[in-house]
Amino acid sequence: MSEEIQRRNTPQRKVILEELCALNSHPTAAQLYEIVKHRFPRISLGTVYRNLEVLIHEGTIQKLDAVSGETRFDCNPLPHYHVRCTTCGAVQDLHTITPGGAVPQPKELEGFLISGHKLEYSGTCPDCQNNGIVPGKTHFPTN
Amino acid sequence: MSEEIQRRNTPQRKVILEELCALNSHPTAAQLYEIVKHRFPRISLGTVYRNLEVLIHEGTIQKLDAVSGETRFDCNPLPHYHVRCTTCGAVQDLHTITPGGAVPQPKELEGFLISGHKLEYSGTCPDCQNNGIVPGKTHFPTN
DNA sequence: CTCATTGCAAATGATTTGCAAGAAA
DNA sequence: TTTCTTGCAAATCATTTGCAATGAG
Repeated sequence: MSEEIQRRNTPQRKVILEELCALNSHPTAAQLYEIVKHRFPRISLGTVYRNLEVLIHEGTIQKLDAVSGETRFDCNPLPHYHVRCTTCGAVQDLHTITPGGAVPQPKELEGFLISGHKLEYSGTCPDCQNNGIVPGKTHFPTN
Repeated sequence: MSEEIQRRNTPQRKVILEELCALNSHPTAAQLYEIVKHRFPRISLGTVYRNLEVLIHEGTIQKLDAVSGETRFDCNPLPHYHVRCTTCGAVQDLHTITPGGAVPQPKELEGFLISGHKLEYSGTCPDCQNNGIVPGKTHFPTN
């Protein structure tokens, strides 16, 4: 059905991943771009977006849902949870709450004053299951 | 500090809320706009966006995080969880999993074939707590 | 050589905003 | 009246894309 594209190991891609992993702040593409520019002055924002997409596709990193228009990227592709500041937008990994446990509703978590939480499952809906679409198989541009 | 604006009860606002609540599909602003247009042919997309913002601000509805660029709106402002289809993007309320319980990792939920889940807490980060900002108090344009 | 990838600029698409006219209270 | 709201159009902002040039394998 779909041929896997032959990926090349470009210095841009390497640096983007390195800088993302050096951070624990789950930056936006634009923030990461500013940082990568220090090492790669001529790199473009488009290249950053394209490489983040490639890294997501190969399962190296993950993308967090956009709150107030900004998508954030996480260099850890494994399932884990987050806290987000409703004031400044900062996003941080949670170490005390991990998949498999209960959902506590604490007043405080890793220094954050907690006001709420969101839990969202993802999967394939009944309609899409009946359309012969491979579950979990999402489209990815081959070019 | 901030005066609450005096809100008016416009027919547009009423219809937008009515149609949102008549749906259980958590529509995007554009989808809701198409529906509301049947009753209000001259309404504009901007009016839909502005009213959704007002309704969120007064706590009548809530906004879901944007996945693939589309923010969705939920006429139920109370905490509850969702399932999202990774294929068609449909979002549905979860009735079987509710706040306070454990986080199960089932293969199937309300007909959806489950592949993953996301849990995200929100609150005020340590830095913002030290800036004298009222927790949970977010900016809202007064006009 | 090949063709994936880049930089650049233009194009999209969602959401926001300025403004003058309209309408709740 | 007062001033919140609307419709419309233009503006913004994040993200994507077309394309010719570049460079990894």
